[in-house]
Amino acid sequence: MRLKDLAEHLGLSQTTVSRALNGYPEVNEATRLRVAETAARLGYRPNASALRLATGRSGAVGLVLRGADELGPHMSEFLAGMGGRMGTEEVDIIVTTVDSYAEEVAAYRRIAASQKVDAIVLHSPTLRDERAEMLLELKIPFVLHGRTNIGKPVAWLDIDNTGAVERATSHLLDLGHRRIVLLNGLKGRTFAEHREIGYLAALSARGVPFDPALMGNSVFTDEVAFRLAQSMLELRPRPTAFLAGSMMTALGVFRAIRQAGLELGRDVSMIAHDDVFPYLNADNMYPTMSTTRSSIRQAGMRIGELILQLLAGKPAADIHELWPVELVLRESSGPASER
Amino acid sequence: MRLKDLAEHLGLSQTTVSRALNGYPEVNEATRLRVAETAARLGYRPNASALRLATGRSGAVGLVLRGADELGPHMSEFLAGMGGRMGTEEVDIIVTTVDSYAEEVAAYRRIAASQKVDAIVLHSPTLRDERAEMLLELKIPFVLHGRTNIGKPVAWLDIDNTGAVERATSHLLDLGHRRIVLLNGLKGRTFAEHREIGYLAALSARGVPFDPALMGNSVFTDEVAFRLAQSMLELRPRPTAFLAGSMMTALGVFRAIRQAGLELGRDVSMIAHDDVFPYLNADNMYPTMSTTRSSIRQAGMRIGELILQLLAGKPAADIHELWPVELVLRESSGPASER
DNA sequence: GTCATTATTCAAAGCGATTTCAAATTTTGA
DNA sequence: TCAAAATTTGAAATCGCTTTGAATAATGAC
Repeated sequence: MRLKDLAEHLGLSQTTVSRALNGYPEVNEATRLRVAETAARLGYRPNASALRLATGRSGAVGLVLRGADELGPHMSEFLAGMGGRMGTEEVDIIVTTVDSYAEEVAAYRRIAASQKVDAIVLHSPTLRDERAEMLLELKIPFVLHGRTNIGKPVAWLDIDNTGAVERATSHLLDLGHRRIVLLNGLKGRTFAEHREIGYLAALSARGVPFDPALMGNSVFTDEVAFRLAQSMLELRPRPTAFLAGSMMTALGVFRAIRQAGLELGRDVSMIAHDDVFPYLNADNMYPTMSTTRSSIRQAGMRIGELILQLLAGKPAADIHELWPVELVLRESSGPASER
Repeated sequence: MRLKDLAEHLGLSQTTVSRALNGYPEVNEATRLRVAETAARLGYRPNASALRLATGRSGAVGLVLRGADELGPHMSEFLAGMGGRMGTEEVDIIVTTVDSYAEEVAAYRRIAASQKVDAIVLHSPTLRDERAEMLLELKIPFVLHGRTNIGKPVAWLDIDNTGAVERATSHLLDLGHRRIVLLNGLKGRTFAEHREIGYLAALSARGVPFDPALMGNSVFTDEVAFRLAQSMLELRPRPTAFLAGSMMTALGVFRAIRQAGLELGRDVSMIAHDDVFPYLNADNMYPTMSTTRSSIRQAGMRIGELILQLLAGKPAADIHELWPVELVLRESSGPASER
């Protein structure tokens, strides 16, 4: 069922039918109704490729993910949020997975040259993200999930990682903890650097010296977290509190604490960052987990919205959102045990 | 940079350039080289929309997900696998999220009518899946991840859920367990029904009566699993073993066991189904978790392959794969404690 | 040297929509 | 009543590619 067929069926020209369906003013209201009704009845939908070619807009946004570390639970939550927003606007999401940084760069070039998408969502930036520079150069609109310092106007949405960790650290210091472990993300990633800044700021505000042995940089898996926590718990004096970078990390730390014969919330405290996974609830842990909380699904939804605004012409320089992060205290964080 | 520009630049016709780039035989080897070199140097890539319109193939496969329950960690693993395979063939994946079954059906119709994709991957089927019927009717090629009984030839890949659960159950029975809980997926989903069949078969083979109180049907979240396990542990006589439908489920059960003051692997046994998440490793749990294991990422990769075969013309009726599931015994499963 | 093949190249016709520009019809206003 | 304006419709160009059918150049057989 092509536009041509529909037009013939109606005894009208393609022009008129196209206009009627796209809400142009210069078409008789009666014809418009007739066209709309017939189109709906026959289930007509414009061919996506033809429409894209004619309009020059592809009606899609791109998401390039490094399969190894980026396509985890965080991403599926993000995707769920973003998809929810884009779906209602009939914009679809094209997911490309790559295995390396080189492949990722190549993927962006390919996407740009073939004009597959109208915009891109860029993830997990580093402090000076070359991919962002490249996308600017390629003149392909994008929204950054996170931040980067490339000195050019970039649309972004980020959460206040510095503030979150600073608050969490201060809280633990208030409770008497002095040896606080920070299980952070990979070095170089903006969010990890920001968290580190918050951590150091809180420590120095109380005059507590920074001990590099108490900081770990790794991906957020329970396994790595387990190993790191395990070795850190062997340090003397032993750390009394953990800041876990994600809920997966928290699971690993939890296991290490238990294996060391300690009790979470009494012998050792923990505050974890919670991206709000529906299948892993801080409130339902045992003991319940104190968290710095920020829904990554909501961030995805909002970024979908920002993408639409960007495509509607809003300047990237005007698209900046820094979301505060809640500190939710539950049972896993308590006063430092004296000993 | 359009084909036309490239052609002018080379002093050739679009025809020749197009043919040279697409490997048609009727073009001089010297010109082909010259064209290829220039195209690469100028970074030419055909416009995706134009190419699609001209060829009639969209070069994309669709994935429609109900955001609520389908876009979890399973899906991101699956996506990682599938993306890996599709990426090398320059086929991209279009992800659409929907909130309800009605929306999902509408999404398929829309996708079909607008010819957005060449094929679809269908997920989480029910025993008689209407979506599959619809896709057949719409004549849009698809591969089913799972199985359904609609009596028509459908391409599918599934794991042997029945066999896996039957083996796991039998093993627990061998260890002396008689009250074995099955935490299964939602009623109606094929995989859940298959698992139930395996469970019942194993029980009846040993003459152990089936107790409906020992079966739960729910989504695989740690929270729901926790509640179910908690209430089941209050039954008297108490169940001595759990079959957990996923690793998330296992985490919930684990928590309930601990909260009840019991010890996993001694007082209570558990075998969980492991989809092999890189961030949640059965070997690194404490105690290590006995599992029925099948990598969902590998399934995704293979389904990508099958999609390509389907698009290459292989009949759907010839595309059926049933993957065996390994039973990996670790510390969480042991003899039933007498009492 | 001629003629039939074979190897290369190109002009032009799609693909299915949107959109420009013009034409036909209806309404309006003096 | 009739010209001018407003409304409504349509033919054809366009988007950037592939592909058909024809034209030209090179080769080989006689």
